[in-house]
Amino acid sequence: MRSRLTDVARMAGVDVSTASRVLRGESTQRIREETRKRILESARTLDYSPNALAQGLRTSRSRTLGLIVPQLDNPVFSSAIYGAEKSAAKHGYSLLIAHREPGATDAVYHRLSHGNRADGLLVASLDDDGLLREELEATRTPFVLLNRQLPGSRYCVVLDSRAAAAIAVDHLAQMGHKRIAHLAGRPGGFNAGERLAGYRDGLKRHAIPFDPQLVAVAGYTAEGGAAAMRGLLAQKPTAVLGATLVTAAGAMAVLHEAGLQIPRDVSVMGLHDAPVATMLYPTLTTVKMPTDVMGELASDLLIDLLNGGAPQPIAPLPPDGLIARASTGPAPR
Amino acid sequence: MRSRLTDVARMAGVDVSTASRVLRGESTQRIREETRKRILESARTLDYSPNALAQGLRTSRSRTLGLIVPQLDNPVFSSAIYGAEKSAAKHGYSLLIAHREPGATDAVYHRLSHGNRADGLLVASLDDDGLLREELEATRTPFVLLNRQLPGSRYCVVLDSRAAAAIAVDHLAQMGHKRIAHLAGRPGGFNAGERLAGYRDGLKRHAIPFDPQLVAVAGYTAEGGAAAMRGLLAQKPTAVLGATLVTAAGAMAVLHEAGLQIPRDVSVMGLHDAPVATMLYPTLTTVKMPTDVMGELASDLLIDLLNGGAPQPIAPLPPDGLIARASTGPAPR
DNA sequence: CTGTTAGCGCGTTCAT
DNA sequence: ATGAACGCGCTAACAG
Repeated sequence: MRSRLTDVARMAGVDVSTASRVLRGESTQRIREETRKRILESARTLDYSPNALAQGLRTSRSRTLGLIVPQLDNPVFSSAIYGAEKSAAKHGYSLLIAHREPGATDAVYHRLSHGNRADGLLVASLDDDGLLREELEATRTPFVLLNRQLPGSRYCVVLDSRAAAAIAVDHLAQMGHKRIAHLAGRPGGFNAGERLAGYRDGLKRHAIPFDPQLVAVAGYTAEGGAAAMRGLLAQKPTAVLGATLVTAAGAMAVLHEAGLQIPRDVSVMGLHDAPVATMLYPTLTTVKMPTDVMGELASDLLIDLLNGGAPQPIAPLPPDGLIARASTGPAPR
Repeated sequence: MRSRLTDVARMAGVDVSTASRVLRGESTQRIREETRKRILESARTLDYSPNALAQGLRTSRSRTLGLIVPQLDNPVFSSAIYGAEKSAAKHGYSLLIAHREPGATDAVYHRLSHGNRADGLLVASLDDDGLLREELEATRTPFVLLNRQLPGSRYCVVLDSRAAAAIAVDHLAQMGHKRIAHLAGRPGGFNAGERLAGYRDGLKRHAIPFDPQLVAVAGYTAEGGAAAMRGLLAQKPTAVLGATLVTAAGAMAVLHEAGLQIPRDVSVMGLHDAPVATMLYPTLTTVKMPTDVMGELASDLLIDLLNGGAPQPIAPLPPDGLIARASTGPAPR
């Protein structure tokens, strides 16, 4: 069977406590170099690795993080998972994953945090409901919010969507665009306000007056993007900024159908970069966001918190920058 | 703090062992209805939930599954994760996730299985290396392979890619296509052979001779799909079947650039369905595969295995069927 | 510098 | 039908 600490100790001719100290690299205690060598040696030949359950029971820390996401097929979250897993592995933590449907009322938090399965929680949510807050507080488990803020919660890691939208507008304005449309997210929802603000920042920077007629609510689906774009067509925009890649794609389909050429007649951009940007036709110019870093920093932050640290809150993560592809070009004259 | 079994027992005025029996619903032992009620009641008011670590240490089963994936930004795997998580939750298991880069040599399996973190492993891999096999055997932990077979491993859950490709060809042939090109995967790799076989099955069924000139290796990237398509253009296919959505998208871009209309001049299809299919222009006709079910069944199977069952191997999962969208139409005359 | 001792919270014999 | 006692594998306080 699996070798235990006892086996290592016996083989090295020492007590388990000594073996334990050596193997966990206790710094305060000094141990004779020779015995340390023997113990390490024994551990290696026995292919010993500590029983995480026993360790956890003893220390009441499972060295496991719980990550809760509302959807898996969203590049933002896959990327965040990637980053979180990287950070967790780096710190010797494991990552438990749980999926929670947007509207669900089931007690995922409870399942993970109660019973010492997870020491802390990384929570991504699309909902705005205060329910989230209540539930989380109720678990009495340290948590860090991913990709959204909640009033009163100190620890969250978000992207600077406002800056991203501004960068996009900047790019378009520099190419001479003046009539830049915006496919906005759900009003009052998920970063939508931030993006709209950034859009306006960008316009202002280039002294382009804000025209509410050029903004349409598109939500977060291709159909939503298409519908919004259809409504916008009459306004004759020369460029369109989608809040997400999905809505940008929906808009592109409508432009194609209307016989408009991208980017000759209309330029299109989307926020966030993902593999799908290279699958569209033409390939989509985007503003890349550090979604993986978001997951990584959130995990780093949570682990710091669990170790008793009092980390500084993390400022919104600035965009990685513009990824210029084929969907944007000079404004038509 | 968190309430323990002791607390529940004390509150109900019974011994911990009795409380334990009741709470775990032990069937063999009979317990007076009244005390059972009292215990359940106490547990509820104390918001008791068992310490998973202690339970695990005692029973040497963590009720946790480890899922290892080679990439997170692949819809096939996100979807499989979704299904696996669903199954795990259904059985009261947790799902540990780990990412293993295709070429990596680091001991992810070891990390998860040693130390009783995970009772069993769900392993998805893109590599063909026999290394995988060796490493897995070395862990001495039950495992189920996801989306690939390995000679000698009884338990794996795969999709019937061959049937999927045949369905696609069927659809195209029924619309009068005779010159159907195939963008193949890496030769000898990841289901590529199966898909090619299915492509040939479909052709044969419609008495269309197989023309090797109409098959090009595209790999699994948009660029690969584009390159393969460029090479195929001279063959004047009227339809193209991509092994994946990504390669299909790459091909579509080339067709657009060549001034060919989809589907008027050339129809395009891809295998696997995913949200991105609705983001392409025109929206892509696909053969939907039960990727989520694959994850779910794999997890069901593994849990059965862990419970001492000797489950039957699972046959390749048949496709969910054709999703007809805008990228396919009658063959040009 | 190292060994002894005492649990962490739970499930499981064995008694009664 | 219920309780007493033990130990899963490990860490940590206290001796020496």
